[in-house]
Amino acid sequence: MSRFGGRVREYPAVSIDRFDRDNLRARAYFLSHCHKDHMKGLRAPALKRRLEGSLKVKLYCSPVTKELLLTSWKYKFWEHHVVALEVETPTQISLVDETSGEKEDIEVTLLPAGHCPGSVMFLFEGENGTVLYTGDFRLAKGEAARMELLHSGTRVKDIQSVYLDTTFCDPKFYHIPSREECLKGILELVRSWTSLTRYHVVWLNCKAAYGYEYLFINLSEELGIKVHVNKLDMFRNMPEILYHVTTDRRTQIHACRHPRDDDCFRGNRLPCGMTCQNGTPLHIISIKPSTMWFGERIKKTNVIVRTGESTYRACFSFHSSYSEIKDFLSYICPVNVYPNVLPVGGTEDKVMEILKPLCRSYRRNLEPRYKPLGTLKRIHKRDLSDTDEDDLFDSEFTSARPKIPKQQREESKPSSTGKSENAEGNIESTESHKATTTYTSPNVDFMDCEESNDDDDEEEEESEINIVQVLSPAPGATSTSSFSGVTSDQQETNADVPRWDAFFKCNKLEESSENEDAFPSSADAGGSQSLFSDSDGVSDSTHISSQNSSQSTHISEQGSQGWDSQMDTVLITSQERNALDFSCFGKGGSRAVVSVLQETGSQPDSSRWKPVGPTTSCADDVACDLKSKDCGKDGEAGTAGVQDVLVEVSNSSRTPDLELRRDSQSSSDFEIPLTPDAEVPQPDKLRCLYKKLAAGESILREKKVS
DNA sequence: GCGATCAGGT
DNA sequence: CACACCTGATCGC
Repeated sequence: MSRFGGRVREYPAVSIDRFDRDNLRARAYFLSHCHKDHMKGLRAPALKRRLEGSLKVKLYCSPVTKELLLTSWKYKFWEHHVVALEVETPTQISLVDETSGEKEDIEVTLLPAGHCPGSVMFLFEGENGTVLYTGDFRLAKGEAARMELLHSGTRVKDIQSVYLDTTFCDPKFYHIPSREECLKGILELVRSWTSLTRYHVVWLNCKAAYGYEYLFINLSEELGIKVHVNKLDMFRNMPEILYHVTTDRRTQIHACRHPRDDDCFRGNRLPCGMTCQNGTPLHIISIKPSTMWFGERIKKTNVIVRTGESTYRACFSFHSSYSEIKDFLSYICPVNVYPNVLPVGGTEDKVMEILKPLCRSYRRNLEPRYKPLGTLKRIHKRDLSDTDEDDLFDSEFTSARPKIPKQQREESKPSSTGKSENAEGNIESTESHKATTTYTSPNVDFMDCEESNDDDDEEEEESEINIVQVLSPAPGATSTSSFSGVTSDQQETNADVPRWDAFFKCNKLEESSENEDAFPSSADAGGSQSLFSDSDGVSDSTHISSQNSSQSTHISEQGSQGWDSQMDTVLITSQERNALDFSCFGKGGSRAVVSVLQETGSQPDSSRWKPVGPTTSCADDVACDLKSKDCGKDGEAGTAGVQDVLVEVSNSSRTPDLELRRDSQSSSDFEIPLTPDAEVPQPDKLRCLYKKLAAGESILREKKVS
């Protein structure tokens, strides 16, 4: 829950997402999205009174947020004071003090936040510097790099302060399966159930809040089944959503609610009262969207978990994971950061310990900069993906300000495909904690870096490892051999004194994870054979996993018979889907929605579930290069379309496999001069340093490194 | 009577 | 585990 007070120190004349107390005197108001915890005081009599006596006070928000807000009669009195600003359109606003006449100009830009329909971040630019207020957000890794308006020319804007959604800013939320993965898992579950007979229906047990719409849209589009909801008048001007929801109860997908809907469900009744159709009783399963997360060492992600004979939980998150937050912030690299939310059980200090190292104010203070490697030069040019790498290595590593990816510039970014990047975690492995634990044995011992902020990196490695291990029991385990080899290397790295080239693999993984865009997946991959081999191994392993999952997923009407054995079921697998869905959110504006629809419409296949491929996004990433392989193996290659390619590119960073491959490749591509006066760090320390270097971060002397 | 706050539940 | 929300009890104006 947001505990942001409403004001940013740079521009105290505006209030954002808080409308009580001191905020009553603001010269302008901003609402990032329509969730109650960001609307405190918005309908209070005090504010209402102020509006009545003012012609100038306005509330700025996205067009979709305006629509949602004004649909509620409780907020109708705002009607003539709400100004909808188009997303990604810088707008000048004059902040006038009505009593003194004092005036201050500020430019604000709304950026898609991916949290719920209409959700945006606010970028303020004015005399006191550039400030980014994120509101609540869920952005995949690399997403920030694709936001043109966060850049000036080819570089990230100089941002003074970021007011950040830190809901999951705790290492225990290290990884949350990507939107695409989650969507696919749910899609397949719903598909498998609803296809049994027309009397098999699904109840999506969604909380009363905006944010599930993209799920409804995708299910409806993929399955041709509209979703039953209690109300849809708020979407009356959003045809893209409106088309996929209905108030007609005779549908197989329900997201309707009732004060005691759990009781309804237990009585084999939908919240809307439906219990049978044409005299035939309905067969109902419930799917409860819930946030599922995975620690650094646990990459297995079953996005669907069966919790009972006819109840499931599906992974779903409105907020960015720990690794996504770090990726976002490290890309922005502001001078200061202020958390808007205290993670449960966390403290401000704890959060700041995590975030500060990603800010300039902190980096500058840490003087010692370790430059053991000198300039790295990449021989190969990668066009597709971001050029971050180039930037990182060509420039001094000390400069932590990556440029905007070429991709963005070059590609007209037709539609959101680019956005689909989904790049979120792909690596997941599924696992049940048990499984993970059980199999983790050999490799894992990353004590060294874990402590550091970078742990994420390792994590990725681990994830792969985990996958392998987990999978190994499965039939296809052998296929992973090549893969496992890679793993072992990495581990060795950990254990022994790291060598740059060996390490770099790791880095890449990590980096990729953190900056998806940073690495051009496809271009690289294409070049080296090593990549392919690895990828193959990966894809194999993935494939296996997918098969397993699909099997487990399979639903039978008499599921009761062995559902317990399937408790850890999951569907997931890799998929290439894209990020169509994402776009939905992404652009808070209605336009965005439209674009989404268009995309989907044009590329229906995208949503299809593909059992093959490396784990999700990873697979995608690889896909560019490996695409042929994956496709070939799966035989579903055909489904991979332009989108996939795009996705892959964007995601490239994620796939461990790719990365690994790349790494191997890349290592040969770099020249590594020695630095004379550098101190000789301990192996573990060195490893951390490498990571940072690879991630384009400046080298700091931190305690964590120890 | 209303709103704010807290507890509890989903 | 969380989230965002609802309900109900309590308190204060």
